[in-house]
Amino acid sequence: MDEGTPIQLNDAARTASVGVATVYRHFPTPEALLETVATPGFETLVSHADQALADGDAWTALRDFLFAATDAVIADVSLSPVFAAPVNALPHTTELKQRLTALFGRLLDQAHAAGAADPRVTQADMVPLMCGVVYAANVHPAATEDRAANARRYLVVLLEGLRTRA
Amino acid sequence: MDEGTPIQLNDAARTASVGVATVYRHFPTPEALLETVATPGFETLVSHADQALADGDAWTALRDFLFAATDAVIADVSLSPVFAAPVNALPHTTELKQRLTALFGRLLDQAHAAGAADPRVTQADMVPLMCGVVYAANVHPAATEDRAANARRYLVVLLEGLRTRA
Amino acid sequence: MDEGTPIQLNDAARTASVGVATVYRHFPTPEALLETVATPGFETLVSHADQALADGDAWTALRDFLFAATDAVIADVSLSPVFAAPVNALPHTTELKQRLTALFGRLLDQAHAAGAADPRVTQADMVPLMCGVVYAANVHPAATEDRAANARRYLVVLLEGLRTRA
Amino acid sequence: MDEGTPIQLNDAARTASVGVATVYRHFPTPEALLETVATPGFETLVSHADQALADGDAWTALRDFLFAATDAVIADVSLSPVFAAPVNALPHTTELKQRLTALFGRLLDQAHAAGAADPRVTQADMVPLMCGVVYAANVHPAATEDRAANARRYLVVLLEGLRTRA
DNA sequence: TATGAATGAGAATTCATTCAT
DNA sequence: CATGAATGAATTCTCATTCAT
Repeated sequence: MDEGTPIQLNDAARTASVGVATVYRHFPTPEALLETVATPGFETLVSHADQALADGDAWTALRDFLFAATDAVIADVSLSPVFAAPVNALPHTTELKQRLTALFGRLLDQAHAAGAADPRVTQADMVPLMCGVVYAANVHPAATEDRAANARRYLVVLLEGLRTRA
Repeated sequence: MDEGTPIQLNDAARTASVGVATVYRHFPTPEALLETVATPGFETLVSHADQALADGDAWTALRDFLFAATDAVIADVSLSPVFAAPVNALPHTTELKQRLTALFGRLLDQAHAAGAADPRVTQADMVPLMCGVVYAANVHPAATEDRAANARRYLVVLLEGLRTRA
Repeated sequence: MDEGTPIQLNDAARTASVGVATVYRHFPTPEALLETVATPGFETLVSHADQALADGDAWTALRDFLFAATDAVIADVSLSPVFAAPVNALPHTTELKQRLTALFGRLLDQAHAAGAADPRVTQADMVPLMCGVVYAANVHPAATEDRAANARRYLVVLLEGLRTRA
Repeated sequence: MDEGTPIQLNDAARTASVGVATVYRHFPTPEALLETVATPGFETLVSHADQALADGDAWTALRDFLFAATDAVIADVSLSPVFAAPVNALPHTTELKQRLTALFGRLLDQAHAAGAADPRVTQADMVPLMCGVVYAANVHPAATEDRAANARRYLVVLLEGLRTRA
């Protein structure tokens, strides 16, 4: 999966009203800039996942986190490229990504354990599925609110398919 | 939604072992090339949809077409950019896209009429959802077969969520 | 003096609704085309000069020919580049050019002999002066008629300066 | 009137032993480069015209300025294209051109008032006439000195025709 | 002989990166 | 440590000319 439009350090400099070379000093590569930009959003996601784990109901925890995460990825355009980046391409965010994947996995495992989630879906599927939902919501260009609303609708369908029924 | 890596007419010429200007004569713009490349795949999709409509069971028709379409989009990398292109950016494929969307809509309507598909999902959602499934399958780089297999697994989940249960 | 915009054989072909290669067959170089296009106008000029020599009054003959020649050069855009071309660049028109220059010279000599023209102006000056008048008339873009009218006004001034007064 | 050989920014860079993009930074268009190159010559012309206006004799002032201006245009090849450019094609030199035309006009008006210049020739004719003289001197390729000498000879004739005789 | 598609050299232009200030 | 002008490689695109039909 390619990373989409590579970040132009020159443009970043202009946008930030800062010299080009200043940007180069801080972020030797576009990837470094991307990781820096994406890190706060990532940390927020991780802390959301942490909190979700505290939820008493496994299914609710998984569902609510997915809603929150999807919203976040729609809102912060720097997150998608990081998720889509080849492993090890972004060393500084690798650990965050792994932590997030692990938390996602625990949320899913809980749901599995509770008999609430389809056991054919594994931990490794969660991030791709979330990215797919966000991508689907972006296919037709629209205002951010509309994209968020579509993402939620699509997520509702996905969760319906993910949930194990009695 | 951006169109992904823009096609380089120069590279296309080198790849095709043909003069640069030959490519420019035939495809004045990268879009023209993309459309030409994507058209056969599109036509195949349209004919698949046509055939699917003949299926006696509405849900089976929708499901089988989705499997076929997803496989095709995974296999033919020129299709995704066309689906993701802004309306009217690719004039020559606009009509094909509309036909496909319409056929998708009829398959969905049949399923709605048969009480088999969630009425909250509309015709306009089908292409995005299919693209989302393909995107999800591409998030982690993998061999084409693996990607196709993942896409099918994700599609199974999606269809589960889409289907109305008694 | 450069020859101005070089003739584009490709454009010539399109304009003539003829294949590119056909033009290349007939006119291997842009210069060959230019010469072919310019020849009829040149021949007309030469015959005008011939007729002018028959005029009884030396000054009238020179003057009237200059008016006719200036009009012709304004009207036929192919003539200026030929006049401005380096000697020997256009072999096929060289002889015509020389004949015209010689006739110009005889008209001037007659006027000199009649004491009507400034003896400091020589045969070699006539073509450049005529070209200068045409150029001056073309400096400010205008409709062909206006350019012709300006050329005549400028020529009147030039003739006034050229004429020897008693 | 076309602007003659268009300046090639690429060549300019090579000639100046400077990076291509450096030229593009400073002169986004060939016109910008032309204007920059031509401006000093233009300013010199304007100041010559200013000084000429101080001359006590109207005819002498006009004549001497024409000599100076013609010499300058022969010597500085960047001036002709600017004079020949369509109005507004070269925004940065438009004002200089207008100032020069106006000064030319005042010199001519003074000569008209003194009964020294043909009233049929107007302010708008001066620049074209000067350009025509320079063009005539350039028709036959020659060393710069010869071209300057020819231009002066032609200018003498023109001035003779322009001057009103008692 | 006429055709026009193919050619590829070269011109125009952009952009990530470096470096002198 | 910040700056932005300079760089030149890479890319896009044009055009005169050739060549297979």
